[in-house]
Amino acid sequence: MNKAIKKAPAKKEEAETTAAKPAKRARKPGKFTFQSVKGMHDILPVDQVFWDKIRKEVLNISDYYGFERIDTPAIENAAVFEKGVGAATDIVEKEMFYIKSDDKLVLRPECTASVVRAYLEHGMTHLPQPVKLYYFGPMYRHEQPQEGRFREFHQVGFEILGSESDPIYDAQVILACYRLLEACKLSKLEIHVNTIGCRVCRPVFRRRLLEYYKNKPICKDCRRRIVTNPLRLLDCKEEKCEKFKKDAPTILDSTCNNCNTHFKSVVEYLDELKIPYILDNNLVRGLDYYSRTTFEIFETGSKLALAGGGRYDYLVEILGGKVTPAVGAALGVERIVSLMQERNPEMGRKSKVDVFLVHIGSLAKKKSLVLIEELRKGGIRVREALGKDSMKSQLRQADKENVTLALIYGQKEAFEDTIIIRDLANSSQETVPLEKLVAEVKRRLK
RNA sequence: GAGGCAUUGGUGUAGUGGCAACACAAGAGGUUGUGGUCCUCUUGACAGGGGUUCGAUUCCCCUAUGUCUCCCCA
Repeated sequence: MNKAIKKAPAKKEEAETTAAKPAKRARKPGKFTFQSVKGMHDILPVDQVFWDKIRKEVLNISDYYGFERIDTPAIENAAVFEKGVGAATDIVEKEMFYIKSDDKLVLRPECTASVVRAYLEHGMTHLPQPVKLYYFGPMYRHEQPQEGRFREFHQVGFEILGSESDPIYDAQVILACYRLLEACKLSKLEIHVNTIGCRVCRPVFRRRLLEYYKNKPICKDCRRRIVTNPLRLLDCKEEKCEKFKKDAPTILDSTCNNCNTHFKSVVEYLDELKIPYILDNNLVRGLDYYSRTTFEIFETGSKLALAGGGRYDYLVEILGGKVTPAVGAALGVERIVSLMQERNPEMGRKSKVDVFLVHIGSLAKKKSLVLIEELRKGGIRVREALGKDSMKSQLRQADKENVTLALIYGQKEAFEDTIIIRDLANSSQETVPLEKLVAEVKRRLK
């Protein structure tokens, strides 16, 4: 990701008045420049190479594992998330962009709830199950922007809905994320996995956790969490809370047999796939809809998760459907792009272009657009600087664009229906008839 | 939502209570229709507003944005 371009903020400014003080210094008129709104970024041409790469790999992976694309609107009813993600979560409590309208609408803060909404709305429950979907699009969270964390950001997500709560799908979702990151040439990946139990055993664990922490001198945030979301106690990074974690009851001691078996299977599938993972009993995720498996993928040493997800067996029901197990995950595109740029900057180089058309004189210029069409039909990638009439600046640009051949088309050539092909690497050139141009260029490019 | 630090051309950096410098990038040239290296020239900035001051890019305050810590997440 490039650094955000700094510009003067758009400020209203009074019209220059000469009355108050005589200007001792010549002042420039006020600037009315805009900048992108806080936490939102332009994706510039120089970054697009990396985005294209990710999109390409997403297409590959999803095709390979049988995920079909779904796009849902960026705007949803607030209730989709209030109910789906959970009213007590940070996302819903303080991070949603509400839209000014008669209805209670928000910019989506995540996409799983939207996908489930669409799954129910379009009767996908009647399709052969499971339904495997993926999405790629912008999400919006009103939080404090920082590196790797924006108010508008993009997620790729994989969702598998409507099968039995079969652990093999948990493994497949993890696998898809892992392979996608690998395909983006990121190595040193760490998969953290955990289970947070189901409706039956999670309350048991919560009680034991409460019991354990009841008289401990924990930080004030944890005092609050103990009421709102006790599982998050395990997430706390405060020193005074850290030391209690060691002896805290672990979820694995509390999980019911079904959940144990489920988790064990997930892990076995991962073993079978030979993808490395780390059991992380403290991995609890902030969204209410998760059950059983949770996971996050990091680059080793980084605190920012590249991907995160888990099973959400109750979400379909919460949003008004029948109990329908499901599992899914999302990847943060900006975070991936940022790492790709760091690790493989050479990926950002422009691909070499075949030819550059240099025109001289008005006749040649006039015929240039048609000539470019011919080249395009011949499958030859061509660059030009039609607006520049000086030959020198055209050739200079050809050099900067890193092209292989320059085609020099002047007054004489335009009359004779010929053109000069110049090899920019060794400065040799020859004149060929126009009708042989495409064939000759192709021959030389081989 | 709380706190710390930062902000100088397109980019990366100097610098100063009194003409803001350098490199790269960009543009135009270096005489006939030939690029790279080289040379010349040009464009272009003190984030915005207010205060102190004879004078503020520099000191102070506010705002905006970035960044870090917390919170949380992708």
